[in-house]
Amino acid sequence: MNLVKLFNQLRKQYGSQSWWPVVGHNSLFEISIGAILTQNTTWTNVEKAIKCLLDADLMSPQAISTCASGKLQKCIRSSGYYKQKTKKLKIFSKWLIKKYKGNLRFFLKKSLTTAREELLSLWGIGPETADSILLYAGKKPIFVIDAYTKRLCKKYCVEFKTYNEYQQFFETNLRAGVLGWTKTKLYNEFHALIVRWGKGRGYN
DNA sequence: ACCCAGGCGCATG
DNA sequence: CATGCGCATGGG
Repeated sequence: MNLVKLFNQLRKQYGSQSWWPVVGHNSLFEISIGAILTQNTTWTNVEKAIKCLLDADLMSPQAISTCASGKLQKCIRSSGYYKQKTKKLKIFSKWLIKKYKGNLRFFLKKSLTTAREELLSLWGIGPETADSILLYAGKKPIFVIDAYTKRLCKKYCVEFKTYNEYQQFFETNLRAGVLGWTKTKLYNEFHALIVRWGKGRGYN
């Protein structure tokens, strides 16, 4: 099945998603922190962690970069790999403060390619996390590939080896103008639908 | 008592 | 380049 058909099918089945799961106010920073915390874990576990960060007044680059690691670890414990993720949050926050005055909007003025490379250069941020930040916080036109995407693609379209191959496949087959959507909206909605699909049915 | 989740970094062959 | 492993909690 081609991707546009698949998109329409999912939309028919699940309706409009228009996504990033809301926990607090969904600031750009909160979305980015969520993207890091959700690495290889379920969103419900992440949601608890984000609520704790909000309650503890830790949802800011300043707070995260300066607070005691133990305090942060305790707060995000439910998201799993909490020691590694504490380190990741601190590195991300310190980078943001040092290079962009703690403001993601300054960072997001950069071109997509440059911004992506810069995120990837940070310890703890790989392709999926970088692309989630760029698409969902930055509203940049980049398609996020995750485990669900690969599963869905394998089942209905084709199978590839690498992250980049999947991403190329989606981006070249969903050119701007398809369905009259902007790329950003289309990528956002499609990926959200894929996650909805993945959660909905155990696997296979 | 297993199995897995919206990954990533690092060590090997 | 491509596997394999550790990281860790919480829900089925």
